Parts: sequence; structure tokens; C-alpha cells
Amino acid sequence: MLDLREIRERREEVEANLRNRNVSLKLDVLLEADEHARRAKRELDAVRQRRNEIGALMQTPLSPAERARCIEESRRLKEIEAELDADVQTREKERRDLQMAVPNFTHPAAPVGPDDAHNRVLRTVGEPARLDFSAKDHVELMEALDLVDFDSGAKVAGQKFYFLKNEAVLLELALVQFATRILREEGFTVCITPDLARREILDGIGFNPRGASTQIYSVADSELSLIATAEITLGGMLAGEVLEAEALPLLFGGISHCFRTEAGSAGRESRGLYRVHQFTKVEMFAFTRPEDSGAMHERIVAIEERIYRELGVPFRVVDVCTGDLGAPAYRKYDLEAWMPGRERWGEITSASNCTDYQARRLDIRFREQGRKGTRHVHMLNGTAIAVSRALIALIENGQRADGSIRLPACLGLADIPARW
RNA sequence: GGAGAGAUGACUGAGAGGCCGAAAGUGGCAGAUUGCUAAUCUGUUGUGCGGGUUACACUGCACCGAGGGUUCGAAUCCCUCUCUCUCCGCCA
Repeated sequence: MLDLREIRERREEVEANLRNRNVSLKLDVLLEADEHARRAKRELDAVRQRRNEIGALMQTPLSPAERARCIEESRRLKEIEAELDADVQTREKERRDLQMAVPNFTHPAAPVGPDDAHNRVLRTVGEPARLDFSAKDHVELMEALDLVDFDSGAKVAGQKFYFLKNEAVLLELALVQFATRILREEGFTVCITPDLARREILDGIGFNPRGASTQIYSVADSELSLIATAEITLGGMLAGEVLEAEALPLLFGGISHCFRTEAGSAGRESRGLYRVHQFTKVEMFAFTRPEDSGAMHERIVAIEERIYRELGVPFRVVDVCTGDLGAPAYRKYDLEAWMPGRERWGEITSASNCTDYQARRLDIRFREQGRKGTRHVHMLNGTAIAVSRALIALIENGQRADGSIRLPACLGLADIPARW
């Protein structure tokens, strides 16, 4: 959410940003709604003022007749107030809905373009292995090695659910531990978070739990939804709090399951584990002072790079273009691993600097000595390890001609032996 | 799941229909002072949204967990919800 005053004052900039991001939204409509809401509020305040005056009068000595007149007027105003109040409510809601649709500002260096074809590759680490045999994809490999069972997943929970089995289970646990260890080394406070969260928290982070195209599963008859990422719970942790400047930056790691409906993405790049309804993820989250978020963003990507370097997976770092940024992100870097089975790069992590966009909504501020008032913190998130995607990268890159899978030493696991 | 207690400003904690945006203390900020690393004294110190001003000043409304209700008037009374604590039950 952007500040309304800022939208008013930086109108040109906001409109240019909407174009760059390919968001069709009429700012006029919002500004008009804002005008209406403020006018309605002014009228309401005037009525309330009068009623307060009457209240004060009632405390002074009055004749019974005057008294009766006051009560009468106040009663009458009360009805008007109720009407005006309802009007203010609806107008403010209108305004808020529109305001929420305005995406964050964009880092000036982010590439401009409508879709991911315009993402900029910043650097490539490692090289796609040249295999002297024809590469299999992870589905083929994992089914042959009895590491995954999609059929049973579908039977029990539906398409795009799966049972992870045998060495793949150890692999998931090892990956989670590996990432957790690194995050602790890097100074993160590591948490296992709830897998569900309240609607207002989802909203604050920028996920919409309702609507036709929602990515979010909601629990019927409750305010709860299954989280799509621990970004939601970690960001929500400090909702409504005022932090001390000296306490910043605050770094949290979160281990959680992630649930996604993947509405509308059927068939697209969805083979095997690439796009599933549930997976495990270790997430990084940072709360910083505004002036520190740029450097923190670089640091988060550096940690992601460290993780995948140690895992020995070839990857590249991509600066995501304006049209492909989510609404809250000011700038976003993705890591894309080489996936031999698909013979292309596939997203394995994502690091976003959301500046104060989420903090304003969640009301997370900080106070510092010598400065009046409080400011909103900047919030950043990044993937340490999304297990399902990491499995694809590890298994496809680790495959050998004999059908066995080589695993990186840092996980402390033996290679997975061939079964045929 | 059952019974009870509670939620007040950055924090502790009073307030029990109008004199309460809210005592007092702590902390923060500004100043005074003192021969010694801090004490003492004085002042000041909430947030949001409006109006107003070049900018201040000034000013209106709202906010005492959230949402409703009663009342001319609610932090205070009633209802619902959320959360915290205590006890009992149940369970992993």
C-alpha cells in the first residue's frame, strides 16, 4: 500500500510506474474517491463537533426547557450522524480498495518490460553440465528410484499432490537443516512458523485470499488461510509494533509448508514437482531501516547464491523486470537453476525488497533517538530453499549415466544408488 | 471443552457515566546544576485523518484490544469477537 498523500504528490511518477508494470488502473478514479471520502469525513466531523458542544452544554446549569431542547437536537443530529457515518464508511472502503491496487514504486535500475522475457541476467554461476548421455527429467528419475509417488498423492489429495519417499525424504530434511544452519551462521533467528494465518495478515503482506484467481487456500468458516509462503507469517510477526532503531535490522528465517492453489496455471511448466500444491520452504525475512534495505537486498541474494554454490547447482541471477514484479516488490532478484530435464533455467529462489509497502499496511514502524515520530520499516524476503524446486535441480543435475544420483557433500548424505 | 480474571499511552499502572487524550511513576527529549561517569531539579513528551499557514502558530474529529448496543453524553454500563493469565478436563 502506498501512502495517499504520496500518491497525490507524486502522481506523474505513480502513473508512469503503472504503465511500466502493465497495471491498468485509473488514478483519476482513486483521486476522485479520495476527494469524496475526505469531503464526507468533513461533514461528519462537523456534526460530531456540534454534538460535542451540546454535550458540554448539558453539564452547565440549564432550565428544563433548554435541557429538553438540547436533548432533542442531539437526538436529531444522531440520526444524521449515523447516515453520514455510513457514507464515510463506504467511501473510505472504496478509496481503500483502489489504493490497495496501486503497486509499489519501482527501483530505477530495474529493467522495464511487460513480461519475463525482459528480465535481465546479472550473472551466471557454474555451467550447465554437458552430459554424455541423454538426460532424464526428475519425474522419470525419481519414480524409477522410488523417491516420489504422484499417483497416491492424486488419490489422497488430488492432482499436484505427492508423497515424497525414501532418500527424497532424507533429502528434504537435509536441505532444511542445511539452509537452517546457514541462516543461523548469517545471524538469522530461525523459526518454524504456523502454516496458517489470519486474513488480515495475508492482506497486509499483499496476498488476496479471496477472488477467482487467488493462489490461497482458505479454511471454510474461519478467518484462516493456508499460507503460500512463510513470508506471510514472518512479516506478520511484528504487525502493529513499534521497534527501536538500534534493534534493526531484524533477521528471521522461517521453515514452513507452503500451499498454493495454482489456479489458472494448469499444464504450464507444471510437470512433476515444478508446480505443486504443497511444498516445504525455508524463507529469509528482514526488517530494516529505509536507508539499509538496498544493501540488505544484495545481502539476501548473496546468501541465496552461497547456498546454491555449496549445493553445486549451476544457476544464474536475474533482475526481474517491471511487468513481472509483484505489487509489493520494489525490486526483485530471482535465482534460476539449470534443469537438464527441461533443458532450461527454472526459478528456484526469489528475493524481493518490498520497501515500506507491506509495513504501512501491517503498521510496523521504528523509532530512533533524536528524530520526532516514527517511520515505517522496510521489509524484504527471500527464499533460502524451496524444497520441491531444489529437489528438481539436485536430482536432474546429479544424475549419472548408470541411473544413480550424486549428492553434494554439504548435505551429509550418501549418493542415491541406481535401482536398475 | 468447562469455570474464573484481565486487555488503558514506549513501559509499569490509576481511573468505575460528563471535570479524561486520560493521574502517578519509568523511559525519551531540552535545560539547570554538581568535582567526578551518574545523581538532583525544572520543563517537555501519543497516534491517525482533516482544516489552516510560505513554514510555524492555531484548530476540528477520531483513537483506552476489535466490532456493535444503551445514553443528550461511554475508557467507564450491556452484547459479540480476539488475545492473555489461573484452575479443571482432554490429548500428541
